[in-house]
Amino acid sequence: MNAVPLHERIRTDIRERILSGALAPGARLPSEAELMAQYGCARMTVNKALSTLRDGGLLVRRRRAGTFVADRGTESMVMDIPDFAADLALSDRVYGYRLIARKIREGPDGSMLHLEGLHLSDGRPFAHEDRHINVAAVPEAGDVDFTETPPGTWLLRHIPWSEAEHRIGATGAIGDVAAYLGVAEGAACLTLERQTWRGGESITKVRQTFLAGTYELVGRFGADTADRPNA
Amino acid sequence: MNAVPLHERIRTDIRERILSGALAPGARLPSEAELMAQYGCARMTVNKALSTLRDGGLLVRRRRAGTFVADRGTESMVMDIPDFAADLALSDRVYGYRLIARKIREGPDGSMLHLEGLHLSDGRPFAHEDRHINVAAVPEAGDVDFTETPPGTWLLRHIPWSEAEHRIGATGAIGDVAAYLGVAEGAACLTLERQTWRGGESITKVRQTFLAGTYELVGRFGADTADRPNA
DNA sequence: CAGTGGTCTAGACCACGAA
DNA sequence: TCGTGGTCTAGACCACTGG
Repeated sequence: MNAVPLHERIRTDIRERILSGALAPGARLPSEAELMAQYGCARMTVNKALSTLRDGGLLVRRRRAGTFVADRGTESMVMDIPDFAADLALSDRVYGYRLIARKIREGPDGSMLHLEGLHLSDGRPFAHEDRHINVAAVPEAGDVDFTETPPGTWLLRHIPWSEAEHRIGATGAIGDVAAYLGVAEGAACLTLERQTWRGGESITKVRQTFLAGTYELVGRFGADTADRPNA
Repeated sequence: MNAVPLHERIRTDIRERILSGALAPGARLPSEAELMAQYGCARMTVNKALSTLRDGGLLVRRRRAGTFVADRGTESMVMDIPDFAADLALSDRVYGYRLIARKIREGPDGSMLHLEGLHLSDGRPFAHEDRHINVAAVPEAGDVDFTETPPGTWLLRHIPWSEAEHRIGATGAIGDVAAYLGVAEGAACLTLERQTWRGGESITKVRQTFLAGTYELVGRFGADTADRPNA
């Protein structure tokens, strides 16, 4: 009864010994040849288990030296990017979008479509968005009606990107943004800046300002994400 | 001259066709047998390339049906956890930590070590921290002098964990925290809550409150992290 | 030098699930 | 049913690098 593949069994064996502390950072693991003997399998099977753990960041492998438990100095986590419509639907609220301003602006990198809008939950604004879209990279954007379609959603569904960067911070609401969100100036807000590229060419850059308390970013790092068993 | 392994060449070939939009989400890829013929290699080599892309989330593979480009509906990013000392050192500032309060509190989950402290940059506080450590899970914590050693750093180096959860939000500074940080009540702050477990047992739970503008979380998702070529 | 991991092969059997 | 991916084998050669 081998419902679980052997390479996965080897992998979880070793991972558990690391996470439990039995194998401390820097400790050396048996070589592939030794593990072959231990588990009575071919080298490729052992290699798959160890390579997976290496890719997950738990192991470091060096030729001639061997396989070692990685230092866990800098940790990282996987964090989901907010998808407003889907997230609000989960809590029985209605998502909406309202365009505030739309203009074309000529910049050093060519013409940029500038969109300013509000994200609404049950009709009440909870986030302000300031977005620039590179018209040269996304010519179709000029034809889309963004008055009620959130540009983020449209871009996500239509425009592939190869790189993205996110910055998360906090700020006090300022001027127009405070007014649009219906709060006093200086009210605490969460900011999310997101920029995407495709092949070195910038596609879009957006700054979203959330009313404090209306949105939270959650990230998990667990035994199930340390490596990737399956989708 | 095969400096780049064949399986990696296949992988980047396909990845680029996806990220450039040539292969749209839902599109079907050739079967492994067909790719074997195309690249003139063994099946394991093709399989490694495709499996890697599947684990990276770019592909979905189903028996009998074939291999398809995954929908990119919900995006995710990899984000580093702040390591204050290292980060400040990069910008030529001096990191410091100051303990405010330390007490043992008996709770429903056993006794918890409660630590309250400030993180300092060049002697000025920029973050407040409120931490609980499960004494049952980390008995050594009782013997550590946390007056100048930040407990997060100590825990990270000494206590392995298997799961972690992070929540990022914004809030206005309240009462004591505002006073400690030297700002007015209601001043915008970034909050980071982090909880770690080992085998279902909670190890530590911390809430950090950053002065707005003093800290930013940055996450990247790029061609280099979409799959994992190497460490 | 020699042990280690990195890669690759040419097969094989099986589980799954769409046709 | 039968094409597909998932897994595994028992070899092989090579690149690297520590002892």
